[in-house]
Amino acid sequence: MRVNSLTEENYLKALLALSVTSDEVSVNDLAKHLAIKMPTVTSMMKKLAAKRLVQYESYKPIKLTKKGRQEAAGIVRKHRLTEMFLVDKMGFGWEQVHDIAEQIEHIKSPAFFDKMDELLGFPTLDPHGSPIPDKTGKIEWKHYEKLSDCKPGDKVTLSAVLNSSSDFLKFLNSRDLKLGVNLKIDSIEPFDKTITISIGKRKEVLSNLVCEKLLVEKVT
Amino acid sequence: MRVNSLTEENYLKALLALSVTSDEVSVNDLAKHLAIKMPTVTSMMKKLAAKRLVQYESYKPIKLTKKGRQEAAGIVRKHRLTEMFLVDKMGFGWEQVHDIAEQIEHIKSPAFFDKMDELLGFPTLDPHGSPIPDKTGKIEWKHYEKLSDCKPGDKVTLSAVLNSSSDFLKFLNSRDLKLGVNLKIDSIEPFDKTITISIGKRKEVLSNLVCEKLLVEKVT
DNA sequence: TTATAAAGTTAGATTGATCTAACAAATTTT
DNA sequence: AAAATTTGTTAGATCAATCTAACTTTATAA
Repeated sequence: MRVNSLTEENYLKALLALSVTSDEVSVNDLAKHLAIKMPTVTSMMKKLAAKRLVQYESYKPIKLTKKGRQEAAGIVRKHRLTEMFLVDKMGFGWEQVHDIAEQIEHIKSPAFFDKMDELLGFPTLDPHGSPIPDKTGKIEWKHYEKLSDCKPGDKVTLSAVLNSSSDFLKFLNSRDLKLGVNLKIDSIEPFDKTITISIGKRKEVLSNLVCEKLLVEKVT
Repeated sequence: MRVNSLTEENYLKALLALSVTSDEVSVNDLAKHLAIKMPTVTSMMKKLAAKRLVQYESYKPIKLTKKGRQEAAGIVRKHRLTEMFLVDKMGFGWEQVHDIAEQIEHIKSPAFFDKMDELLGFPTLDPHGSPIPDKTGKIEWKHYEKLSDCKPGDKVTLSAVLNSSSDFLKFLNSRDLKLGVNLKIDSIEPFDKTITISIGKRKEVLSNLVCEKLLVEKVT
């Protein structure tokens, strides 16, 4: 009843990710997120419930317990510390690190991640602007806003991205969109919510799909 | 027929380790080395033979194929690069790195290990003095000798250790025995082959069990 | 050179993680 | 509120990796 399997860890992580909005997660959503079938989820929920990592009753939504949430946060902590290490200490681009961190997050060695943490100077944000959970499992998001929720005329700084996939980040790279750049919202197309922004003198047109993945802070 | 499971990788690594002496390995030895039962080995050998990673026929000893040997060397390469990285770039002691590397060696990301290699300046030896296999799978051991095979009066340099376990290396640490130290063999007890050595002015008594794990080079 | 011991294999069971097919409950639509 | 749809569960199968028990082959020793 002590260590969780790699598979169990992935369920916990998925549950945490899906809990951002509602804190209750459906079997269906979890199955889709993990690309597995619902019966597999049902049986795993029974196992995780027996380990007191989730709250689960037939036909009711799933909730992480405090213990489950902490274990999940521990994995996310390892993931984000790793991403930070790969970028800051090893020279990878932010678009290269997600898949590697996805594997390294399962390494069992507190000393390894403590050392990363120390070498990095105890960072609080990963290369994509997401908060690194602290050792107790607390995860503190800054008060960001989605670019898709901004108004024409707003001046903002790009502070985080909600998708760390290589493809998305390569797209941002191609437009020179990195964390910290300052943007001005020029106009929003009412029909499809496409946004035209200025970055210095350059103009870019970004689809709503993209803007929903970009978190910004207002600058005054 | 492309990727090997973690379990398969561990069989290949074990086969390579056991091949140092004879290049043919018995089911029994492999079972003992992996702390599993013989029938499990038999069935895995059938699988690895189907993947052309080993040569295997009933009641005959097991041999790695060229392909199997290369895959095994690839894992050892990842293991030893990792150990080197942990010591040289992250500040771990040589006694701390084996267990972490044992996990990281299974990470699937050529870029990750290439980056380590580059940051380390393409090292050829790991922190325990073992050669890092090159990318083609070649492993070149220097011409070392076991301390247990030396004669009284020999002056030698400690060049490698044949056991990377934390316990063994802590023992060496406690005696200030690191790679590169110069030793003189003072005497060998005929009864149990215990060796007395001088390190500068200090004297140490080392059991035969320990001396068999220490590889040295003669100094002239 | 036969008897005994050691090494190796086969057969069948177990466990974890997955699946499909069939059924049941809950929700949504008409 | 009945019908249709979606969601969730159960039952039973599969696959990988392991085990034990029983049997066979090979090696060793008397």
